Amino acid sequence: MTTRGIEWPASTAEAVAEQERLRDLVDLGAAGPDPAAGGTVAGVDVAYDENSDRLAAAAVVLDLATLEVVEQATATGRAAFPYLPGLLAFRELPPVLDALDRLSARPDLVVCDGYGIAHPRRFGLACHLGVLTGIPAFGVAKTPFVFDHEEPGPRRGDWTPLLDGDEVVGRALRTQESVKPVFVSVGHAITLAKACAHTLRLASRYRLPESTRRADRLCRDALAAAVAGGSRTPLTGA
DNA sequence: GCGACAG
DNA sequence: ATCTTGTCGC
Repeated sequence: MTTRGIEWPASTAEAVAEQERLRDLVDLGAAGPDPAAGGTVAGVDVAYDENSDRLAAAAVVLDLATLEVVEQATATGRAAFPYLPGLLAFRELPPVLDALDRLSARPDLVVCDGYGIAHPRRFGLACHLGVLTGIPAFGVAKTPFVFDHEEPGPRRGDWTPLLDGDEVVGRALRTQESVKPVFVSVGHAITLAKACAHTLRLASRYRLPESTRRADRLCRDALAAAVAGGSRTPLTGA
C-alpha cells in the first residue's frame, strides 16, 4: 500500500519489519535545539471518529522562546492502519505528516503525543516521525505503557527513570505539583534531559505541554468539521 | 492459554 | 482514542 507517495505496511509483520529497518537511523547523539537559541516547536496530535474511520491531525507551531502560537495546520483522512500497541505510528503518522507539510516553515522541534525510544522495539511514534522528517522530536505520553517507574517527588520538575527492565528508556516527569506525572522519551536528535526541559517549559500551567494541548483542541475541531460538512458516508445513499 | 497494551 | 454524571477545588 502507498501513502503520501511512500510504501506503507499492509500487515503487522511488515510494520514490525519496517520499524526494525528504520530504528538504526535514529539519532541519539545530537543535543537538540535549545530554547534560548530561538526557533520553533510544533505540537502534533490526532483525533478519531469511530463511526466513519475518519481521522484528523493538527500541528500547532509555537515560538520556542516566547511560546506564542505562530502558525497551525490540519489534515484529515481515513485510517489506513488499525490501532495496535507498538504500531501506533502507522496509524497516526500519515495525517500528521500531511499537517506538517501544510506549514509554511518546518519547525525546529516536534512534540509527539506518545512515546519515542520507550517502545518494545525502541522505535515509537516520536522516533518514526523524527527519522522520516529529519526534525528533532520527542514524545510525551500520559500513561506508562508497558514500562516501570517509581513515583516521582511531589514537586514540579521531580522525576524518576522510566525503565524497561534495567534499561532507562525515559522519565516519569512531574509537570505540576500534586498532579500525575507525564512520561517523556527521546525520539530523534535530542537529549532526554533537553526533552524534559522543553516539556517543563511547555507545561507551565497544565499537566500536558501547551503544544499538545493546542494540537489536541485543533484536531478535534478539524475532525468535527470534517464529519459535519465533509464527504458523506455512503450508508443512506445520497 | 490469559491478560496487558502509547493513542 | 472516545463515551459520559457528578464532584471536588480554586
